[in-house]
Amino acid sequence: MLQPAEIDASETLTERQQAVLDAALRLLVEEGDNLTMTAVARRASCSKETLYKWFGDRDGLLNATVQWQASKVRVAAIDRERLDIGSLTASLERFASDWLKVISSDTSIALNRVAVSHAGSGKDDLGAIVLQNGRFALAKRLKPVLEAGQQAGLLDFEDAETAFRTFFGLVGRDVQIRLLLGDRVELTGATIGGDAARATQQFLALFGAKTGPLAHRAG
Amino acid sequence: MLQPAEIDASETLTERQQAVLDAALRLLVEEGDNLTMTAVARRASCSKETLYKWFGDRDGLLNATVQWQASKVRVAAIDRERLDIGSLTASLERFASDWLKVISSDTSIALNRVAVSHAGSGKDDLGAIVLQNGRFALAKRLKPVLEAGQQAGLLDFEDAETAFRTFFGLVGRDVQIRLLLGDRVELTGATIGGDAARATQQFLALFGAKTGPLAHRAG
DNA sequence: GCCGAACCGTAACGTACGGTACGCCTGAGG
DNA sequence: CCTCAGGCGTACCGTACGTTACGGTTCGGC
Repeated sequence: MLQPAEIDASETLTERQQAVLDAALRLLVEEGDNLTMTAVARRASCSKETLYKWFGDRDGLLNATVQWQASKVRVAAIDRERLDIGSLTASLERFASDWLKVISSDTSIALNRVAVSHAGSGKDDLGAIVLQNGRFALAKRLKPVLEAGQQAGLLDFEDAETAFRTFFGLVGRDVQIRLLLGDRVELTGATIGGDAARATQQFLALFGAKTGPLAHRAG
Repeated sequence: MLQPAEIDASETLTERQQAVLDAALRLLVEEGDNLTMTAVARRASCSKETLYKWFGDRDGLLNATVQWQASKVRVAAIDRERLDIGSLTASLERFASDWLKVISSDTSIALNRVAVSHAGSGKDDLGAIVLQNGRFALAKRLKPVLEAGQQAGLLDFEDAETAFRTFFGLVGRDVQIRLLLGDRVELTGATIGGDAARATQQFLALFGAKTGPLAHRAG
């Protein structure tokens, strides 16, 4: 489990196939896991036979859909030039804000829901894929920032993984599970910004290096 | 959504019905959401007709099963007598440890999985029930402790809800979503204890009152 | 011993849906 | 114009499963 799944979807998929997957994605958001092949075919204006020829079976279609969405959210890593407390704080806040926006988006919720369902009866690796492109991709992008902060003497931790997980917890808190379980969490742009700032300050309070001024501790 | 669901299951259910629900629960853990009425009937050594007479339909059975499990984990609140930094720390650690044990248990994972699935297509309130007896029940039990800590001058926060959510995040971090998505997270008794202690210390570092000694900051 | 209620086991029904087959259309190549 | 591959639409098949119906059995009350 949890191998990177490096295949770049945009290479091996034709324009038309991508359109079909987009349709499947929209339908997944609307209908959840109980979308039917017929519905996908109708929505995508293609025949079921084509669906089966391209994607094998229903699980194949779901797999391709999830990977397709994953391939769309690739983001460039942050360059670590001139790191001071200000830019580090900004980076962390930006990560937190982006992450909150992602997990509260309709498509993320829908995708996580199907992945969780399928993780129960292990017929495919949807859970692994979502995990890989969600939580683990985030870690891979954030860890260099944390380590750069450490080398710049701004942060103090033993294990980047542990530090990351703490940051993850401070940012996400109970939001994701509540959303997945259908709770209506108020997440406007403003509250996201506030939460990102709060989480960042708390993280800095926990892992900021004792040497050097940490400046403002909001509260 | 999210009304308390105060009905006490152990009152209105006969011994036999509880046994049937226990069987359904075990099956739910093993099979996930794709358990069949036939399988439940066979496992419980009862007839399908009885199942339908007692619980209406499949969703009714699932609902009753989830509520039945929920009714089993009622826990007494903590009495707030003589609160010092030691007992407060112990309480928090105990909460954290209990919570980690719960969310990493097979039945919790299975229940959360079905609830998440069903939250997608809103045919019932499984998500609300799980939320109510999980995250919100925890808050209800923990908040008095936090407020007692505040009144004792040990903690400093403006909003108990916010403080609780931070604690929740520090304890859970990425564990629950990883488990739900099928990742094998190493959670032995020892690591749970360590995580609970770490989360508690981090929480105290963030919300411990500046006045008064906070003693050991493990790190 | 008899009755009715509750319940077990199982057969049967209806339907939804995954998967397949087939006829028709279009559009590129010759 | 002809051909043919690729793809659309749709009818069709098989099956799994929710739901119902029914005969047989146990058990408390008379």
